[in-house]
Amino acid sequence: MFQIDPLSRIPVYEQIIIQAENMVIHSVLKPGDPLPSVRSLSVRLSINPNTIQKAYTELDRRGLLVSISGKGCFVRENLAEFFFLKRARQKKQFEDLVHALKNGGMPLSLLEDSLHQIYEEEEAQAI
Amino acid sequence: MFQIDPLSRIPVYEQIIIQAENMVIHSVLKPGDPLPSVRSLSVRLSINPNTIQKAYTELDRRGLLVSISGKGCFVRENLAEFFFLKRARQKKQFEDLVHALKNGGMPLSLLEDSLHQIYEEEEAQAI
Amino acid sequence: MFQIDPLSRIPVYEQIIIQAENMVIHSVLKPGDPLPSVRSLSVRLSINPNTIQKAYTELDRRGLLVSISGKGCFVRENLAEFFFLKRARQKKQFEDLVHALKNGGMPLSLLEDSLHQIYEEEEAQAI
Amino acid sequence: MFQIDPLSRIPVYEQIIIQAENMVIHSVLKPGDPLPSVRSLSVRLSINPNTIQKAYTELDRRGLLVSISGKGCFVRENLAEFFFLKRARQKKQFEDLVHALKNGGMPLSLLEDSLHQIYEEEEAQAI
DNA sequence: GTGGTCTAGACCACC
DNA sequence: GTGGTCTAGACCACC
Repeated sequence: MFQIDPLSRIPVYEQIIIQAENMVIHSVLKPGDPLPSVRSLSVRLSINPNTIQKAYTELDRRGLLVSISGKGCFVRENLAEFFFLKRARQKKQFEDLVHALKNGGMPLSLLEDSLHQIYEEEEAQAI
Repeated sequence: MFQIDPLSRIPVYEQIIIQAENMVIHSVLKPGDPLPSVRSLSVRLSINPNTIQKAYTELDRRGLLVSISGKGCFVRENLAEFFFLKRARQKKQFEDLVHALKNGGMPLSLLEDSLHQIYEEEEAQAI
Repeated sequence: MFQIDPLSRIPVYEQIIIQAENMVIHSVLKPGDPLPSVRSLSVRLSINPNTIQKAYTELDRRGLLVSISGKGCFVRENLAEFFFLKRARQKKQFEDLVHALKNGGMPLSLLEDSLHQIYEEEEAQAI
Repeated sequence: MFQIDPLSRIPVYEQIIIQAENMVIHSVLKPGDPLPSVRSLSVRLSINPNTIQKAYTELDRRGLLVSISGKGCFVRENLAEFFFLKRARQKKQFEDLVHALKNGGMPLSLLEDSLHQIYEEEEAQAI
């Protein structure tokens, strides 16, 4: 649970966000579950507490968790808004790229093939 | 031909690269055509010559143009390698995003719908 | 580590590229190792930071290092692509020259002799 | 006889040198044969006479032709020195590259294969 | 005139 | 602190 690559091009706080989201999506973390405290996680990962705090604040804003003062952070009971917003963000990202590729001369058939090939792969890749 | 938005988040040299690529893709620039000289373009766009130079150097590297010292820059006669590499870059970009979206729980059908909708739009966007 | 000859006909940024590549090839620099920061190296070599930056950018592009904004530059963990591309570049260079020499009337046997003589020399040359 | 590509990366005067040398090597021009006059060639190729002169001067220096004042340029009767110097230049070029490739980790066997493959090709390439 | 290299130094985002 | 971008302007080789 939470493994950080300090040399990755992805900022540390984003790695935490991505991993927390994936754990919720794949039900490793369920509604109501507590997240590690900022302090304990910062010690365990040898990371500045501010970085953890930044990730948790963003996850709160995105509707994935609730931060209860003096108690800690917990996965939201009602994740509907989170999934709604996430899907919207993902779709916009996809549409922006497809517009760019179409404009760049990429034929539709190649994208369709790629899409199907990726979705037909077994979920072999770990997080 | 070449319009720069200095307030864009896209670096100026990338704007030049994108526009040059689009002009070649849409045959506004044809093989053998000269590009504006580094100096003349820098004056016209009020941009430092080094920035133009950086864009042209990258376009040379990508196989879109040949830069002949003392003569100028010209669209490559044989653009095969350019189109091959460009397609490979585009495909990798698409696959990386689709992997991420699949991993993030995005259903295939939504991506298919988006894809078809975008490719059925008339080419209304200008360069 | 990194010695520049400012009077050489080889551009400074290329000297840096060549030396970095050689240090990786001869395991003086190993995967994951940090390279000197742009600023520290520019001070030590009395060279403009832009020149170092240009070399590092090219080495990133060639797949020899990863440049992580705000962290530094590190030798790539997976150098497979770097070695693959390097070999391809080397081979093309060799073939182009041999074609020219053959065309210029050079007999095969002379090239074979040269080749073997050079490869039989002990590795006396230092980096 | 003499075809110039003004957009080539190879300077015009070098193109003339290369073509003149190849014509001698392949006996299109034989000892004693006259070369086109500077003026006639400059008109025919639409090139500055200085450029032609520069090429002829260099060919004289290399021992390929003799320039007889008031008469014109002719292929040298005794081409021994020319071929000796040319071979030396070629060999040095080859050795420098092979040293660099060896230093860059290129295995001998790959170079041997390339060499033989190129020399076994039929002379299909035109000048 | 042309592109190629380099310096000196600014400002940005990210940490 | 780090790398990434950009400006202003110099000097070079080649033509």
